[in-house]
Amino acid sequence: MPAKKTKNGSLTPSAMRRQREREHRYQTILAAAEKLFATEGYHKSSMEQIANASEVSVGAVYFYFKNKEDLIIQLMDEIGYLLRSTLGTVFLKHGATMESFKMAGHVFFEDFCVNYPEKCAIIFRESAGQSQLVEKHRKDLFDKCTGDVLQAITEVAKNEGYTFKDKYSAEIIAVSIMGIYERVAYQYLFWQDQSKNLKPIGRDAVAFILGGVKNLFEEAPCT
Amino acid sequence: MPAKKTKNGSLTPSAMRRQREREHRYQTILAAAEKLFATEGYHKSSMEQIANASEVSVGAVYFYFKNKEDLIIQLMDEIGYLLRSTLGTVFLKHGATMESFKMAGHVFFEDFCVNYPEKCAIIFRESAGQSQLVEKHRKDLFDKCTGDVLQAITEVAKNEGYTFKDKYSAEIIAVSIMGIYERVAYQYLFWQDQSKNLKPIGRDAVAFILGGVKNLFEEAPCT
Amino acid sequence: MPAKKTKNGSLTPSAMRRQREREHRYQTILAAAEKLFATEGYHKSSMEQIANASEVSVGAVYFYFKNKEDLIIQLMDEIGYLLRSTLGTVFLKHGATMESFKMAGHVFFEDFCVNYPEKCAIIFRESAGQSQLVEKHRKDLFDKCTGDVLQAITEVAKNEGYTFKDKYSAEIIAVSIMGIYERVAYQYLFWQDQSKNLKPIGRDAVAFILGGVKNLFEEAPCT
Amino acid sequence: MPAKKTKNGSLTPSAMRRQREREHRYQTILAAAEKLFATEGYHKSSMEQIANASEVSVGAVYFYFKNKEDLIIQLMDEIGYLLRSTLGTVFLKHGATMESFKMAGHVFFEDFCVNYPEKCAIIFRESAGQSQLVEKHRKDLFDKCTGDVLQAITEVAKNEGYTFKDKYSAEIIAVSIMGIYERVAYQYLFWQDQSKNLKPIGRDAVAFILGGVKNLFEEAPCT
DNA sequence: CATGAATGAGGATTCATTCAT
DNA sequence: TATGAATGAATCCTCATTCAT
Repeated sequence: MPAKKTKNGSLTPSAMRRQREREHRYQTILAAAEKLFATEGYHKSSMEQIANASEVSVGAVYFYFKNKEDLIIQLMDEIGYLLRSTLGTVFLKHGATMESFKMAGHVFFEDFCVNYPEKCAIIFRESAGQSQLVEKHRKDLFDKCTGDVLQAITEVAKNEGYTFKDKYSAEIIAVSIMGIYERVAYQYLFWQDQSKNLKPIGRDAVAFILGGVKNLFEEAPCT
Repeated sequence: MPAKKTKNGSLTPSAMRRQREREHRYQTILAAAEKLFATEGYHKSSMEQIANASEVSVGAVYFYFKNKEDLIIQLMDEIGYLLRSTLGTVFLKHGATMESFKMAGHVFFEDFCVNYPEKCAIIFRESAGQSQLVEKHRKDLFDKCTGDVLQAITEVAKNEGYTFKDKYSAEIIAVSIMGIYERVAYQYLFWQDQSKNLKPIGRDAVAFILGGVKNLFEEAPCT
Repeated sequence: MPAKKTKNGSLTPSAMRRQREREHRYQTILAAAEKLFATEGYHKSSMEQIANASEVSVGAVYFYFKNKEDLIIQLMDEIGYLLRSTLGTVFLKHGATMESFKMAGHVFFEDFCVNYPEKCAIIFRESAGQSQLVEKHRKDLFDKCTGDVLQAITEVAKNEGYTFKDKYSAEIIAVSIMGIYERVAYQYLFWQDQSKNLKPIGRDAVAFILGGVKNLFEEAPCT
Repeated sequence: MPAKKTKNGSLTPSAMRRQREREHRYQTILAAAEKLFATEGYHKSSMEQIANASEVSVGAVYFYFKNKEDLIIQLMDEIGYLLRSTLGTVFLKHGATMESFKMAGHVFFEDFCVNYPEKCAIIFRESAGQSQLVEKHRKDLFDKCTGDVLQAITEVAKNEGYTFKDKYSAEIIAVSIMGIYERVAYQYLFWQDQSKNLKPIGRDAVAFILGGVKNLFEEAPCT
């Protein structure tokens, strides 16, 4: 959809407005879908409900998104991006240190989970067990996050002079951390509502993680 | 279903055979459903497919199970039972020690995951994000497992003279362990097929767990 | 099913007992069906429910009745017979007089409706709009009742020296009376529960009927 | 369903056309359902048959009607409205007199029954003994008709200086008239096909009614 | 005769997707 | 671009009926 342009290549003012409106609608629909998927469930939410909730027609939803699957995929991609930026920022600020791992954990539990429980529901619950394509994007999301952690932990190890127990260790650390993030969020966000106590809970989870990490370094004192 | 009985109260031979056949059919259907759900996905598997795979009529499936939901719930309950027995046996043999935690991890990764990848798919993937009732049973399953770990770790702490960092610690340990189990299984069973390498992978995961656990004990040397 | 007989042609004692039991079961099932049809509705009542309510197996129901349709047909036939005997008895006692018409009305509203509301539900509600065969039996039932009334009114006319307005009159009287019976019962038995007040209600209905009848006699004083 | 409007608040021409088409489809489906229900029976008519008969898809039927039950309910409501207008018009023209009662009867038997035998089948046969909701609408329909008659007879009584035998009389008159209407229609429309002779039949039925009514007036000469 | 498990056709309903306007 | 009516395949579930034991 090439936007109309003026002779010198810049966009017409009205084209710009339309561009903006378009982007706005896209986000509105996505937000409505996120809320519905998280509260009602992916399968229980019909395209019509999503359209109604976004205050557009069913056709409009199909204009912006290829199909229902595309909706959840876009959602996952955006959430994945947000999650990675959020955590990445921590490392940008504090460098590749064990301290950053602590901070990242706190940010995840105390900020991300608390502010975006619905986004957590999408990536940890609603996107599971759907079509192959969705599962592929889910894998991508987790792989990227795992990759980030992997990269960070590798750097930390290098910086702080550690080596890993074996070739799997770094990856297992990354996967385990993701597992803890996921299940603690699931447990205390969806099953109990302990969003109030996520601070001490997160603190303990982080402590668990740090212990686990250290134990996979070669010279780890605990065995 | 009161089975016909002989005068002395025992079952008629023919009644016993029917009882057996009945149980057999029940299990056959359940097995077919497990396989289909795990490979095709819960929603993609129709009741007709399940009936065909079990070589019975649709009506027969409904004779043994209230509805499709009931099928996955029974499946979850049986799998939950199997998982808990499997892990429980370890503790029965080795007592409430840190060693048992190691063993349990190995049994889970090297035995349970390898022998029952489809059961893992049911509890970790297909049962997520379904109806409220299914979610309730899923919570029950995880709660029970978490409870088992919680009880074990509490005992270990008592036996070995540890105290926990704070009131959440023991529960966080349990939840984190479940998270690691789940995600490591998911990663290396469904996303990569590393069932061959589950031994070293499991070993590292267990090491991570042990480090995490120790770190939530009061006098933990790692902080 | 010819029952076993002794040499002299009479029934074996055990054959007699079985005969009795058979009849008893038949009636038990019929009674259960009547109750279920009347309270739950013909379509909502499954053969299994009927079997359970009669405390026999589904197969047994099919032994005594050809199919579900047969159940309601037998029911209608029995109810039809009971209704006609009940009303016929009145005419046997009091002869073919206008007085008998009064009495019959009172018996219908005050006795039949009150004692057998479920039988009324079968013939006036549940049997309507079913299969052609059921409808045929329904027509038979009403035709017979109408025929009884027709015969009675014809006799009354002869006895009391009346002639009818035209060739339809006698039949219209009969049909109208059935219509009043039916709708008054329906209204005050199923829609309101005025079984307590069926006496004054029936009295008025009977008065209406008497007025109607007289008005279709040639020399009727009212026009 | 808010239709698009022009600035001055009136409907866009194309919106009006769509509105018309919509209404047309609705009526087409309803008409097809009426015919099918009346000829094949409510239960024997599947939604697919109704869709085919209306030359729309199954989905379209569900777009216009909530479910099958809704179809018969809408039908009953429309028929009820038609019946009441038809009879009401008589009273508007001729006032609350006994003459109007005569006329109404003739209109019902000679016009309504003859022109709309299928509508009669719906309200007198197919709607009986269905779900509770349908029964509720059926009661409503009859209650309204009874109410109309009740109101009319009360006015007639007042106008012509009659009083009723007792407190039930007026209502019993109304109910009885409905009963006669119903059963005479049922008998001569569905069971015999005497639509040709409905004139003399109706005449006698009306005579019966008039006699009945008079007999429930206090000073009625017949007792 | 009685049982009750098994059958499977039948039917209501849903909903993602399309497309004429 | 936006609309929303229309499509129809897909699927769950029911239940009258049968029949081997």
